[in-house]
Amino acid sequence: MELNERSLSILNAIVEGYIASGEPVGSRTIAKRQKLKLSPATVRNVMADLEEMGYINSPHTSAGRVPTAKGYRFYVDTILQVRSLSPSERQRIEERCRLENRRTEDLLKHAGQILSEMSSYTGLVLAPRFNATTFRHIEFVPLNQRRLLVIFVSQSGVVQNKIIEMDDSIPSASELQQITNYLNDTLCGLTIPEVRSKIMAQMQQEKAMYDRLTGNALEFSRQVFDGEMEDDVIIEGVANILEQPEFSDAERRCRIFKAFEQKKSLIELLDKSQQAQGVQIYIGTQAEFQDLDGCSLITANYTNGKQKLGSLGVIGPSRMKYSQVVAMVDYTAQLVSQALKSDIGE
Amino acid sequence: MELNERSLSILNAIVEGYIASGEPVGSRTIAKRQKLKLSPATVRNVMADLEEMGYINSPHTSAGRVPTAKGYRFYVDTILQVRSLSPSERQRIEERCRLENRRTEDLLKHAGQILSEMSSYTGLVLAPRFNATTFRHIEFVPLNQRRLLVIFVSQSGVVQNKIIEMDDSIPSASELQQITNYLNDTLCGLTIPEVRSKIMAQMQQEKAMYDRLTGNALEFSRQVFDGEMEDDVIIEGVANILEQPEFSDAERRCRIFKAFEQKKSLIELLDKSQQAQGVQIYIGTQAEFQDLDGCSLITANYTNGKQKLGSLGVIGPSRMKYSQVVAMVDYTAQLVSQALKSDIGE
DNA sequence: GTTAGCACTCACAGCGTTAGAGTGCTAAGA
DNA sequence: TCTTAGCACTCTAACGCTGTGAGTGCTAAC
Repeated sequence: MELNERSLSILNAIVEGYIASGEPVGSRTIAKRQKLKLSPATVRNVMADLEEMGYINSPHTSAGRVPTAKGYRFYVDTILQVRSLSPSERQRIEERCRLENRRTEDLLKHAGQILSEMSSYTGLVLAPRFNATTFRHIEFVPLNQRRLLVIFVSQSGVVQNKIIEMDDSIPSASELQQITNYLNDTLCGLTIPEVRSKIMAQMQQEKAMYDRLTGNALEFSRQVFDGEMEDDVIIEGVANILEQPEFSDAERRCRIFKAFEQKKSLIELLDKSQQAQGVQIYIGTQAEFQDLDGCSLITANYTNGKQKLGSLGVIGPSRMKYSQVVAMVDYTAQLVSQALKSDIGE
Repeated sequence: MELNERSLSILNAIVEGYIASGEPVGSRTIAKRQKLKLSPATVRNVMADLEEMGYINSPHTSAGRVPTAKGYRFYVDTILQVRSLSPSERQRIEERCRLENRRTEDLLKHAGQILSEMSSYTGLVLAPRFNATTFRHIEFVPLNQRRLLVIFVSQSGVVQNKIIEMDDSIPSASELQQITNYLNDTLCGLTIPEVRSKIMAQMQQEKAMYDRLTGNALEFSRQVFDGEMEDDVIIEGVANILEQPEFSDAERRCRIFKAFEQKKSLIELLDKSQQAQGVQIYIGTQAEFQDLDGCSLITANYTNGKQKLGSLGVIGPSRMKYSQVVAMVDYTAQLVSQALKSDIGE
C-alpha cells in the first residue's frame, strides 16, 4: 500500500515532532503546524491508517502517536532531508580531525570524541580491521628466554603487538635481526591475507632448502599473523547517553551498557556497515540487535584513499536528530579518510 | 572523645547492617542482633551519642541510622576484620592473573575484569606509569618524509608509540638502524628519568664532537622522552555500578560516569595511593573527590618484584563489602606482581 | 546506668478525585 | 466521496487525603 502525499507529510510531522519534543504527538498539534490546512479529525483518520500500516502507534489510548521502528525506517529512507553543516560546525570537526603529529589511534579517538560531543550521543569508531591492513614493518624484542614480543606496524601507522612463546630458546640478537630484515623485505606492502598466503607458499618452498633462519622467520610470522587479531572499537561519550530520557529505565540502561562493555555486538554491526557504501542508518528493533533495542546507529566508512579501513558513527536513541547526525558522521568520515590518506606511502 | 567497647560494637552493627541491607538500621534491629543484651532504648542512647560525634546520621526523623563518611572511615580503620578468601575464590583470581603468553596490557585488563566480576563493582587498573618504567628497547619506523613513528618497549613489556615530526627529511634506513643501535646500547636498563638526564648529559658532550648521527639519535630520543606520556587507566565493569541502588539517582550517575570518562581524577587518586604501602581505602567525601561523593575506592600497588609499577583496585559505593573486597584487591595485586616478576630480566 | 512506656514524626503506599489531552465515532456539510 | 464539527469516552498524571509502620526522643521507674 502506497502512502500518498498527505499521509507522508503527516508521518513526517509525527516523526519530527516526536524527535523534537520527546512527547507523543497528537492530532491537534499536527493540524495546527501543518501547511496543508487540515482539521484534527482528518489528521486522526490518516493517523489511524498509518497505525494500521505499522508506521506509528500510541503508548495508550489517550496519548498521541509515536513512530515505530518501521516508521523511523521509512522516514530516514524516503522523507529525511539531510541538512548541511554550518561553517562553524565544520570548523569544529576539522580542528579535531587533523592528523598533525598524532598517532592514528589518537586521531580516531578524537574523531569519536567530536562525534559524541557534537551529537550529545555516543561516538563509535571501529579501528582499522586487522585483515584490511597492509603490512609495513615488523620487529622482534626478546622478553626472556622463551617469550618474544612481536611488534607489528601497519601501513596506516597503527602499532599492534603480540607475544609468542618459544619451545626452545630465542635466536640470538643477530639472528633476530636477520629474521626481521628478511620479513620486512618480503612482506612489505602486502595485506594481511596476502601475507598469510605468502608465508604458506614460502614455507612450502623452504622445506626443500632447509635454511634454519628463514625457517624460523616464517614460523614466527606464521604465529603472528595466524588467528584473528581482535578488533577494537573506540567508544566515546557513554555518559551522554545516560542523559537521554529514554534511558531513565534502569533495566534498559543496563542492557545497553553491557553491550558497550562486551563490544562484540557493536563490532559486528560496525563491521556489517563496512560492506556498504556511504552513510548507513540502523534502527534498533528487537530482531536486529537485541541489546540495543530502541537505539539507532548512524555510520560511515573511512578509508586511506585506496581501501576501506574501518567505520565510525554515532549511536543514540531512535529518537535522534537524524538530519544533523548524518551530516556530521559523513563529514567526519571524510576528514578522517583525508588525514589518513596523507599519511600513507611516500 | 573515646568510643567505649559498647558504642564500638553498636557502630559496627550499624555499618555492617547497612552494608548488608542497604536500609537504615534501627535500634530494635541492633538490640535483637547484639550479643551484649541491651534494650532498644539503650541502643538509642548510644546512637544519639554516635550521631552527635558525626559517625552516623539519619536520613529523616523516623528512619534508622546510616553511617557517615567519618563512620565508614572509623569502621575500616579500627573495626574492620578482613576475611580471607576461600580456595575457590583464590583459584578464580589465579586463573585470570596468569601471564601465560599474554601481553602485560592484557594481564592488567584481566586483573581489572576479575576484580569487577568478583566484587560486582568497578575494577580499576593504573597502567605502569611512564616515569616508573625502565627502558628496554626503542625502534624507529618512518611513516613518510617527515613523520617518524617511534616504538618504545619498557622492561615490563609494555609497548608505547609516539610520532615525531621532522623539520628536515628522515635519515636513511641504515642511519636509522645505527641510531637505533646506539640508543638501545646506551639506554637499556635505565628508568625514564635516568634516560632523560643521560640524554641531556650526552648532548652536552656531543656538542663538542659534532657527530651528526649521534646528534640525531639524541635529538630524536629527547623528543620521545620529553613531555609526559599520558597515564592510562583501565576501567572494567562500569555496568556493574549501574545496578547499585545508590546510583539510581540520575544526576549522581551522570557525575560518576563523567569522572570515569575523564579519567583524570581517577588517575590522580590511584597515583596518590601509589605513594603508600599495602591496601589503601579511600572513602568518598565531597572534599576528597568531588565527583565520586558516596563512593569508596580500595587500592593496592603492584610491582615487578623490584619497584612499584602501578596500582589496581575497586571502586564502588561507600556501602561496600569492605572485608571481601580488601582481600580480593590485595591478592590480585600480589598475583599481578608475581606474574610481572617472572617476565623481567634474565 | 538501664529499661519500659508513650507520644510524636515522618515516609510510603493506597485510594479517590479531577483536569487535561487525545481518541474514535457519527452525522452533517462541501 | 472526502472533510469536518461535535461529542462521548478513555487513560494518565497530579493532587490531596488517610492509615500504617518504623523509628525516634523523652520521661519516669527500676
